[in-house]
Amino acid sequence: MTDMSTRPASPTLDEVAVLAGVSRATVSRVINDSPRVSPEAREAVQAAVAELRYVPNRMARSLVTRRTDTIALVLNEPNTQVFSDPFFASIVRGLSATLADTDLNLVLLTARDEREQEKVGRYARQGHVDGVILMSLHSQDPLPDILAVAGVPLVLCGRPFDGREVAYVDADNSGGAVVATEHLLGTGRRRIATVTGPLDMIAGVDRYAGWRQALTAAGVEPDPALVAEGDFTEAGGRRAMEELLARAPDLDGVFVASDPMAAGALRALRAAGRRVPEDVAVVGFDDAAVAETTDPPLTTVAQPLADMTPLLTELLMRQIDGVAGPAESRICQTHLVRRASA
Amino acid sequence: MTDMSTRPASPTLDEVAVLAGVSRATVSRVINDSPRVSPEAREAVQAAVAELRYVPNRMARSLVTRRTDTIALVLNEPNTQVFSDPFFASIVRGLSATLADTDLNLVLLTARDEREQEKVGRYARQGHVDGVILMSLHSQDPLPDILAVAGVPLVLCGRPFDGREVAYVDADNSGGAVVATEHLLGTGRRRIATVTGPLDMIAGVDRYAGWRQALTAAGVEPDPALVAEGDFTEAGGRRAMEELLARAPDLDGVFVASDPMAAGALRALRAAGRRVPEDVAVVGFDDAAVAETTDPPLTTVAQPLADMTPLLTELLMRQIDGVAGPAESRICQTHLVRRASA
DNA sequence: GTGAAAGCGCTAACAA
DNA sequence: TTGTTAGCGCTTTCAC
Repeated sequence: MTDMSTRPASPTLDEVAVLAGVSRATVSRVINDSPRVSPEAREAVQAAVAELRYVPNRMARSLVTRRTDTIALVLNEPNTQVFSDPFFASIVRGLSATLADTDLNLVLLTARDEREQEKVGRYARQGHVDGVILMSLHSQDPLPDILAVAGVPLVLCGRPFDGREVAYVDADNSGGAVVATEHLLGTGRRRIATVTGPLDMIAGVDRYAGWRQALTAAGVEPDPALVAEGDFTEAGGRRAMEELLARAPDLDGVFVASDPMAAGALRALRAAGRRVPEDVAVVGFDDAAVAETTDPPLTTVAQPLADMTPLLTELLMRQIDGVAGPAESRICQTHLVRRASA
Repeated sequence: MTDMSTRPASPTLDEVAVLAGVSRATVSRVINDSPRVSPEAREAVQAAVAELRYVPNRMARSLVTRRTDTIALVLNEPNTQVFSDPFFASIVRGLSATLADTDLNLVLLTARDEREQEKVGRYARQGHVDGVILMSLHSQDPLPDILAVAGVPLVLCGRPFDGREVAYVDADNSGGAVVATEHLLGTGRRRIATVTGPLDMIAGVDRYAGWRQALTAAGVEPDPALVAEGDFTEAGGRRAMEELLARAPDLDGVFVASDPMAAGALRALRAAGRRVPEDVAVVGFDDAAVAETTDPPLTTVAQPLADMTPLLTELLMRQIDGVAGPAESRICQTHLVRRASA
């Protein structure tokens, strides 16, 4: 077991400076794309950098600039199953795509219990990241407070449950549900059920609220028998739909609060011998805005992910740069997508 | 738009020292749990730390210690769908559980294309992390070379395709497949099929090899008609099983290379009117080693995740501490689990 | 356009 | 046990 603790010491700025025949300051200027460098000096430095395979030491740089050029996406969720949530995957993909052209790095942090939340909080406060995008899917979450106290720039992905003063970006969930329900109403349906999301998630609550709102506005009294709570999964959607069919066999339409659940609901409907959409019309809410979901409902409300991810980083950067107003937030419009086969 | 770029300047070690009436060095010692501090000094410092809400500046510390106390789990995978892979989720969960008791942080990095791989490589080389655990599920991956050249400690999660000199931890995939196939052989079956994983993933290749090996050892010639390639998903497993049933209706057993695929295979078998296990016996390979999978096969080979995650961090830490032999690797034993209903 | 010099906040000898 | 001192590698005034 030889002692290998002597890792190939990476070259420093000084060594580059010596090799290039200039001062440290000049090398630094070249590294940082300062315009105040002569072409000759620039070339000499670049050659030296290439020869030495020089990579700036981030710690040294961050110590003085107070920037790490990395932001964290924190996933605050006790359930490991979130990873399989298409919405989560889409956000990750969208964020890294947004940052691909920049020199910002994205790291994912997970926090499954209070200890891990503390750890994430510490990580952020210690200065590892410039800011945090937080996805906390369920109601209670201490992280916003931890980070706020520490003054770490923060944007929530999803409207917070309490009306707290914090920046966030969310889709217009209730608006989307209203549109979906109005679409069903517009085809003459009146016994419109809903398979809700989990009611301890804001997206579940808001979509349910939208369903109620649209019905009420149309003079239809929301019937508790027409409401079944799902869990955003296909299996849960199927179960909820079966429940609804047992409780209210006369339903003629259903707004399903997520696309996987809609796929499950469709299976339940077909298993029960109901025809779709002739007999029962289905509108789903597509978190991932993916067209090629397995067994999709005929019409869906698309989550505006393409709008959300750039906004998340933009709002965060504004805070980091210190040019953000208090708790600047945004709601992105959702829109109905009618499938060809509808 | 007021200028808020003046974030609440966090207190420094000096301020703590002044408040506690000691020197910086003493504060540093207390922070780092040095035993060479008097109880009184320790208390005074701790009080000051609490009062000032002092949090050490990681950049300054790392600059001198050359440690960041964070390791990265890099997910090198073009397909976003990996997130829904139970194996991946289990590894993440296992790693953060392993690190929960330590002061090491875990960050997830994703790399979907060459640009993102470069970015991840840069991130690591710049010194943001002490080491990298790399999950590269498909064959070609430039990251090991990038990191190796830069001297960044690296452990692969999964045996590399080429026989390269690099540390890795993997399950005994071929051994597990052998055990599974032998189990089927032991019940007197001879027409044993297999639903393989993707053959551009090492786990797929190794499990397929184990199936061949067990058959050959038992004097049974592997029949190409009894092989169908799946993609580790339930839908893929169902498709592959249907293919097998069409091609070789006389099969009397099947080794399915993942649990989700096994669930799909079971559905295909039932849809075809086959009885399980009387008619066709099924053994699945359970990557997540989760007992409560939907619709599980009767008998499974369990992936030894509980062994793998501690080993991954252990091997990585040994490299970081410079006490690792060249490319130290480990294979973890898999084992057959017979379900009660079997 | 370039260099000299002063730190950023911390740790780690080395003295005391 | 404690304090003093010298950096870690970089950016950034400020002179030149």
